[in-house]
This record gives sequence, C-alpha cells and structure tokens, in this order.
Amino acid sequence: MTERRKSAGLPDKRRAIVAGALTLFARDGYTRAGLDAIAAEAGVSNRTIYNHFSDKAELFQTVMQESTQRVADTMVDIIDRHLSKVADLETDLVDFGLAWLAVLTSDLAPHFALIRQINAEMEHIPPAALALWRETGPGRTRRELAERLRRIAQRGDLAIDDPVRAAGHLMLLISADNLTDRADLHDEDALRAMVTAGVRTFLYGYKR
Amino acid sequence: MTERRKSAGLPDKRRAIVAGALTLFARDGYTRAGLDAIAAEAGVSNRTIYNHFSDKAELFQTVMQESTQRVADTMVDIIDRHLSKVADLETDLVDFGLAWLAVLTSDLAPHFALIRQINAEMEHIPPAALALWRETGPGRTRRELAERLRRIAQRGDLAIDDPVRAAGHLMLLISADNLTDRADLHDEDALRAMVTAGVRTFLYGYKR
DNA sequence: TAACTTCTACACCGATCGGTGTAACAAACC
DNA sequence: GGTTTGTTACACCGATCGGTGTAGAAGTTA
Repeated sequence: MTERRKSAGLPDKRRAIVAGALTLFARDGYTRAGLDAIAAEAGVSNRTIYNHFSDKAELFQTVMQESTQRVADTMVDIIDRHLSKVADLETDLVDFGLAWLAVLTSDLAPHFALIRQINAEMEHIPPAALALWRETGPGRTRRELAERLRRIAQRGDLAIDDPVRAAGHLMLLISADNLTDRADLHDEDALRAMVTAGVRTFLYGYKR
Repeated sequence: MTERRKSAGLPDKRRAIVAGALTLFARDGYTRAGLDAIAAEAGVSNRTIYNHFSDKAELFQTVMQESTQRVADTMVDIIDRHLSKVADLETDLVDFGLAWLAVLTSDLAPHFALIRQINAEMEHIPPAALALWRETGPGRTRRELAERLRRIAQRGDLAIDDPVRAAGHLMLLISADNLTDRADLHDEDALRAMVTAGVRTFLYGYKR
C-alpha cells in the first residue's frame, strides 16, 4: 500500500545497498571497492545490485547524490540553528564552528571520505555529475552561510562586500588546523582553540 | 666515471620511470595506474621497472618522496624570495600569494593531483610513510612560512602569538576560492582579486 | 491455488592486473 | 675477447573484477 514498485527492487533492499556502498566507496574508493564486497556489506546478493542499478557507475552516482543531499541538509540546519538570531557574535560563531566540525566525526563521517575520493578522481567523473554535486552540496551550503553573513553585516557588525567569499573564508578558518596538518578532532580543548582562533581572525578581518 | 652503480639499474632509466609514474599516479591514482601504462609512459620495458623497484608500492613511495622534496624546495624558495625583505606588507604578500598559486599550474601541477590521491587513499598508506610526507612536505613549508611571519611580526607590523597557526591561516586565505569551489586559475584578474581579498582578511585579522 | 515479482546462490566469461621466467641483445668493464 | 650488467620482448600465472545467465526459493497479489 506504500508505493507502487515500478520496475525493479524493494525499497529497503535498495537502501541497504546504497548504505553499504557508501561505506565501502568511502573507505576504498571507486576502483578498489568491489561489488562483491558491497553486496556482502549490504547483506544482499551480488546479483540483486544489478536489479536496482544498471552498473557500478550508476550506483556510485546515486550514493554520491543521496549522501550529498543528507549532509547539505544537516549543514544548512546547523547554519540556521546557530546564526538566525545572533546575540554575541564571537560566541555564536565559535559554537557554530564547533557544531560544524562535529559533523566531521558524526555518523556522516563517511561522506567526507567520499568527497576526498571524488576530489582525487575528478578527471574520471563526468563533468555534469561533478557540477550537480557542487551545486547541491558545497555550493548550497556556502550560499546559505553567505546569506546569513550578509544579514549579520547588514545589522552593522561586519563590513562584508562579498558575502560568498566571506563565507568561504569563514569555513576555511574554522577548520584551519584540520586542513593543513591533522588536528585531533576528538580533543575538545584543541578543537575549541582552533575554532576560536579562526573565528577571531575572521571577525577582526571583517570588522567594521 | 660518474657514480658506481651499486646493484641495479641505470640512473637515467630510473628517472624516466619515476617521472612517468608520477604522471600516471597523479592522473589515475594508485590503483588505476597500471604498471604496463607506466612503463609505456616512461618509454621503458615493463620488466625494467622491477629491476629498479621491488614492487608497485615501493615505486609509489619513491615517486611521492621525490616529488614532495622538489615541490617543498620550490615553495621554500618562493617564501624566501618574497618575504625575506618586506617593503609594503600587503603588496609583498599578494605577490607572494600569486607566486604561490602559480606553482599549482606549473610543471609541478601533477604533484598536487598526487596529493589529492594520497588524501583519498590515506587509510591504505602506511602511517610511517604518511608521517614522513607530512614532515618533509607541508610541514616544512608551513614552518618556513611561520618563521618568516614571526620575524615580520617582531618588526612590529603584526600581532602573531602562534606563527604556525597564522601561517596556516594565510595559506588557506590565499587560495580560498580555489579550495571551496573551483576558481579559474588562469584568469589573472580573478586570481589577483582572490589573493588580495585573502591577504587583506589576513592582515586585518592580525593587525597590531 | 495460480500468476507474478524479487531475491539468492552459483557457475561462468572476458578482461585486466601485479608479478615472474626466460632468452636474446647491447654496452660497458676486465 | 670474454664477462658482467642492464634492457627488452614475450609468454605466462594466479587472482580479482565487472557483469551475465540461470534455476529455483520466497514472498506477494489476485
């Protein structure tokens, strides 16, 4: 009574396949991740995968799209939750940054390993799929953050002439240590220090 | 009369192999890059590769080390050339940033594709090799930049209490657009605008 | 019960890949 | 001239992988 199954596959099997594929694609990359291993991870027969997806490339694209959607939703939610009403700007930005970084170690962590895979195999991915990912993933998140910064600046606290660029700066500064060498994402104190330093650089840099 | 060949292989063949391997590892990644293709790219027999390297993993490690060394040398040289004697801080930092970014599109470009591969396959690379890379590559470069910033700050222009973190911030801000979405690295004007914006954010953020 | 859909297990194919063995050839060294 | 060393071409092995064919089991719908 739920949904008329159109042509192939039960929806829960499909979800299991996509979830298992995300795990293995994230860990091993597109080439290394074998379909037999994905089938085993999903608790599903090898043959069943081809009942839901025409080939490995289509499976990968589906995994990429669904994971991107979910993470972008989470990120936008964090932005809205922390930056809709701003009391003390530095405090709120630091809290926002910590929530932002927490996603990297959450159950959404595999997504970011997947992004590193995409980044590496960029030249082997169809440009259209790449553009779609940029638009629905980092692009959307960045625009959302930019819009929030624009409103905050309008309130008179910051001087931002290019909100999108400023959003990029903030995102980078928040996770600076994490990007350059490897920060310990589980040391709460070091994490807060990193975020605070980044936020302060951002704030002083864009102070009116 | 040059050098006593110790055990195996002529040095020029070896160099050709490493160069060809860099090209293919950078483009296709460790798994996708086949040894036959590498041999063809190097203009060398498949069998000859095994005369110089015991297996694919050792070849990859050699490629990684040599490329890292060369790029780090280049980066340190750029730092020294632009930030030894500072006249106008913003101008000099922008010029430095542009020279820094120019490396990304130089003949050293494959190295950065290789780094993306490393970043993706991190969980499949021996931790010792990873640590060595961080130390001789980005670590060295970052420390060198940090030292320069420390001296500049000492001169009284900036307030930097953690030079290494500041160096990280500067490196990220310089290439901000390039890291978040894809900036056109060949549009000279857009490039200068990106670097200038990053440098200004850095300078205002660390202004004494 | 009968018709239909989906899943599973298994065998299988062709291609690729990392790596080896071998024998012939070229060049440097004694 | 003879020996040694390195290179090459080629055939080959075992393993893995993407993908298919098939037959039957399991569950759903009428």
